Amino acid sequence: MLTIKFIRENQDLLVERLQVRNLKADETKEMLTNLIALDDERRDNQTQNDQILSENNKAAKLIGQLYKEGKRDEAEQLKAQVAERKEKTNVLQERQHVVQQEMENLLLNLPNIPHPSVPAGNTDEDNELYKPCATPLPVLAEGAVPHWDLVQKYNLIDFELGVKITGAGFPLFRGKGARLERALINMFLDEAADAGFEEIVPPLMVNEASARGTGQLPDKEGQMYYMEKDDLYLIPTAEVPITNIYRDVILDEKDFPIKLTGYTPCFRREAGAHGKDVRGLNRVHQFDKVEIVQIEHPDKSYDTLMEMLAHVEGLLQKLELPYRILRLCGGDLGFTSALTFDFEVYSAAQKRWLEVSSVSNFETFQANRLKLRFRGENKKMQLAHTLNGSALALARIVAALLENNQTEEGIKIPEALQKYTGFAIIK
RNA sequence: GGAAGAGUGGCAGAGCUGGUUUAAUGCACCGGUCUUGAAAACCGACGUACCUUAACGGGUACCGGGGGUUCGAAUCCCUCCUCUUCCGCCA
Repeated sequence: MLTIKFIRENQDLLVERLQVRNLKADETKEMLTNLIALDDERRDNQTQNDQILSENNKAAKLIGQLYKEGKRDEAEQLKAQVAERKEKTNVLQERQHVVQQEMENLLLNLPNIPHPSVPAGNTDEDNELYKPCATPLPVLAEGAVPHWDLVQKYNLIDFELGVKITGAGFPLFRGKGARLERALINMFLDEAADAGFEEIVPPLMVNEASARGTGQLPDKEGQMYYMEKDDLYLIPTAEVPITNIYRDVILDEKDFPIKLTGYTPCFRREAGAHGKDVRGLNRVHQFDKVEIVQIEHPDKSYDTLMEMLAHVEGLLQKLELPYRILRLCGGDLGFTSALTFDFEVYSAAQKRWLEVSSVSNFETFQANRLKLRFRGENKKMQLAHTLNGSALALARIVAALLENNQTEEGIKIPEALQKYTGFAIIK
């Protein structure tokens, strides 16, 4: 959420930059005009209301004094005046609630400003190829098959059992498949720890305030599993509980950078389409992910974003997977993000790129909702910047590993992963 | 799930028979005096948000959240949340 102060001071910039997200200039302008008119009214209401309250506060004290002095009549007179003014404040306050609610609704519908480097565009096809794949794309031998066949052949994942136990999109890992999953989690966590991230095991359910803090509510409500009886949401990513550690927190400048990591299962309702794009592990309701989160000083957040990019890149290199990096265009950029890089690995058997990581800088957008601030130089309160990235999302990594490394003898495990799996090949 | 008690500023802790409390006091933090330096001592400043002002400053709200009673609420009432202790259930 952008602050009203920022919006007031940067109207032209907003109108211009939001066009990158395909928002029409005149519509944005109209919305901002409405918003500012509401804010004007809010200020006016506040000024009037405060003044009346001030008068009443003074009167209340005086009444107390008059009673002590036995001047009942004077006191009664004052009381009548107070009652009259109180009606006025009641009206003002009621109106103020309405105004603030309307402002809130408008503000919640205003997405983050894209970073200047974000290209215009509508869909994922307009994303900029930031870093092409450095290695030639693997070509598999005749008879190579997609991972949904491989997991059956080697008894690694049982999708049918998942359906039996829960429903579609809840894969059941077993044997070496389960071991591979756990190996990847351990490797990613160790790598994050080596890079200075503190490991967190967070709750997997969050309350409404947390879901709101990172921006899942209200815009992505339908994506989350919700437990009505307890008013809790299953996390769609570790970003939510981990970033919310710092909700309503005032940091000191020297606390930066805050680097956190955590492995959690992620739950997504994904009301999306069905078909071959979503077969197997390509899109599931529950998957494992190691997330990295950073909270940074605004001056340093883009350097930090690049560091995070390098960290994810290192993981993919260790796994010897062919990858490329995309800079998301305005149309594909998440509502809360200022700049996002997606990592995709090439699935040789499916002959397509699979998204395995998304690394974003939210600047102050989340921090404003979270009330995550710090005292900078001259002791002034400022909003911090928040960033996060997947490092990495497991399901699709497993899919690519299985497909790309299939040979006649079996599936070869990349060397860096072997100390975690305890085996070098799946036969 | 049941019963009892409690939630006050960074921490500790008073106020809780409603009105000099504009929340005492101590500690911590910050600035200063003293000192070669430090400690001690002393002095001062010490929350967040919003409104207002060119600025100095002034005002309003906030004592777990929300609502109510009253001229006036940290203090009384209702409700929700959290914590502690005891009981029940349980990996």
